[in-house]
Amino acid sequence: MTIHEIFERFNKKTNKVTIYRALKSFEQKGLIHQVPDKNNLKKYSLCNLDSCSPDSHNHQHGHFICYSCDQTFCLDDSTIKILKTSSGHIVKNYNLILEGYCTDCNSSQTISQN
Amino acid sequence: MTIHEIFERFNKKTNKVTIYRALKSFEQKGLIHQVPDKNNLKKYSLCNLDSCSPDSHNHQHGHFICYSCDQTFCLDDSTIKILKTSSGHIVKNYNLILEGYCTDCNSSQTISQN
DNA sequence: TTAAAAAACGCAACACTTTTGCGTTTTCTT
DNA sequence: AAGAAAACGCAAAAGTGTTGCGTTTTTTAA
Repeated sequence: MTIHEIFERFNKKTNKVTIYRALKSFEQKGLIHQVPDKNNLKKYSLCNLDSCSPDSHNHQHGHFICYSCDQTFCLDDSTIKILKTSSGHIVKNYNLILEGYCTDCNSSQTISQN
Repeated sequence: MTIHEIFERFNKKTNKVTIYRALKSFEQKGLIHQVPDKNNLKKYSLCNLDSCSPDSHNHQHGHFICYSCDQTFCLDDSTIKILKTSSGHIVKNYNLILEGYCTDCNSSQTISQN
């Protein structure tokens, strides 16, 4: 979720600063992490508590962002095969964003084209 | 590269607005594309001219960012196996960022720990 | 070569997201 | 109920990126 979405959920009654501070403290405690967004906004996502800690955050899955409706979908771990670098770098974490058209938008687009 | 890095290469003698505008026009002409950065900065990368056009940009490879020296490395296409979504979404493009310790930083870290 | 048109430039100001300072309010503790 | 600690909200600031506008530079064409 973006800050904006969270703010909306609070019916705009809670100050954004308060939300930012809450998110920051959640992150420091290993509960949520940041996911970069193609519009250079920060998005926040619940951590998998088995793999995240205050010290290190590991996304366990990629995300799919729809060009059309702009929604973000979490991808199943099994949908991606990550990945050894043959480059000698040591991979601690990864961040994968797929872009395209989601199931809904694609089908409605097909219909409207006919 | 980030705007900041580009600005440095110009010895800070060129106005950032000019650089932003040049980048924007390069992007519109299908020469470079944006790569989201974990700090929510825009990074710019040369396009593969075979796969990018003014209309659609496709990254052909992932990137590795070092926790320690903050450098970004381009990853060979062969180092990653992307990836079918079983979710029914149609993937047009992807963006992959690996994080960890690069070869150099890892070896120097190992040495200093001994 | 020079004058008009087009393109590139730089400054200032703006929009937007995120952060910080600070005083106030709320909650907790005893 | 009183003092300490935590949470809160407002205002302002920092940082990135964009837009407006007048000026300078480059291009074009007579």
